[in-house]
Amino acid sequence: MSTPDDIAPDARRARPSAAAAAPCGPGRPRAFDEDAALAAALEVFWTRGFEAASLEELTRAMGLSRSSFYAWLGSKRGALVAAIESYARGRRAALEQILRDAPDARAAAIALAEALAPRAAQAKGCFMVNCLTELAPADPEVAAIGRAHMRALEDLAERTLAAVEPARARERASALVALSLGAATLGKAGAPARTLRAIAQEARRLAAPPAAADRPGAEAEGPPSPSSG
Amino acid sequence: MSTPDDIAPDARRARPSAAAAAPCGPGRPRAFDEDAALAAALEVFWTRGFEAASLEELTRAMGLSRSSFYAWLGSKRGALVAAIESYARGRRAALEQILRDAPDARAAAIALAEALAPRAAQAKGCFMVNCLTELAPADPEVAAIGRAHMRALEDLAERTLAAVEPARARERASALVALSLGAATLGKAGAPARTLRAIAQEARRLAAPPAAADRPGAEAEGPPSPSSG
DNA sequence: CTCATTCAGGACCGATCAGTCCAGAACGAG
DNA sequence: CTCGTTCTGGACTGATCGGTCCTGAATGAG
Repeated sequence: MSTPDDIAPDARRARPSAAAAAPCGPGRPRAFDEDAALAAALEVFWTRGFEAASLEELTRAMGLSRSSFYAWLGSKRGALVAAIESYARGRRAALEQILRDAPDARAAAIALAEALAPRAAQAKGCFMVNCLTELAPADPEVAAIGRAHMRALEDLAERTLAAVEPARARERASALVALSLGAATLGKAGAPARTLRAIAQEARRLAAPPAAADRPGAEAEGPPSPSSG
Repeated sequence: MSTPDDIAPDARRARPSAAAAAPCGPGRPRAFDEDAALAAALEVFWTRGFEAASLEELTRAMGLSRSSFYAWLGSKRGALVAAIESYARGRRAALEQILRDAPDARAAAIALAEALAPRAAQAKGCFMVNCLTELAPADPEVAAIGRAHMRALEDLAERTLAAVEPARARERASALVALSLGAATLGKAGAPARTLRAIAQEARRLAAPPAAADRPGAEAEGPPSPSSG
């Protein structure tokens, strides 16, 4: 929003995966699968980082020539933004699917915690974390996309967690997201499995606090303050 | 360890801050303050990242010529490693000081949580998170340093937390560290203050669980109108 | 058919980068 | 004093990078 027009050299088809991209009049049609190419770009950016990913690597992985690459995405950074958005969409869809599949609210909360916390602890880390760490301070648009994604995750988590235990649902949701981001960083550093397991356990506990018998006095009593709006 | 000799062209004074570095016989002595130069390098790496930090920037900030830089540190990567180690040392020393200054165990736990969680939420992020995200997958030595640092933090936190509430002390310590790393990433993305406050609150709760009498239920965190307070 | 579009592949450009090297000056130990 | 060391500053190298441009072939719409 703050810098709407300093880029976008060719905005006519800036939304690659919105539809099958049929602006077309005559002419040879697109010969490559845009979603697959984007997924390949995502993979390269994910494993190598933005700066370290060269055009050579990108175009080779995506299976298209430099010409097609620039005609489609405009710049390396344009490719990254498209990859980020594709990633964020897919990730949120997967989480929502997990929640839909859960038999009840408590199972949903636990499934969410398990989908967030340990999944991020792979060697590649969390793609969004990588992008934010590398680029957010210098690229407001990337920062804004990341912020919106995190916000959406928090909202999703808040709704899910509140259905089980309303107390401090927003705070617990924020903490759950932060926990998963931290686990991603630790996983990237090669932290021992024990640490990652411990984090996953606390995440589960945060998402669905054990019944009052197990945890005396934490949230069962006291004035029920529905402060969260 | 895996690549012991492909760098380190001049290992004689590879430990800059170990002592005042007096290997010397005759000759002109070091004219710059090594710790100050290292701190300047740290600042550059922190704000710009490793790849984006150029030799020009580094040597200018450190106040020494290219020749001195290479004679001292061997390479850009050598400077980063030295900066990381300096950072890790300083950070742990600061945390231990905070713990020493706390009047009792509970205050220590709370101080630890507050020193970890929100401190990391600056625009620069946490230096260790930045380094791990950018370099750990491709640089085993950096990954190892980061792993050792995280391990030390977890140990410190475990001891501190166990003194207040022994239950699941290790797990809570790991989660506290992960929470602070996640907060750093969120802070770098420009997450709203409310989110960061929520994370800090949950970190405090994790570090020193509210006693049933001490903290009845969900305590209201933020005053609704901060301007009046 | 023609025409508009996309394809591949590669040459090319200007910039930037880490790292090397040199020349000459400053400085302290012996 | 001399000698060994470190200092500055800049020139230089070899490579890589993102991005542009061109040629020539492929392909579908009208």
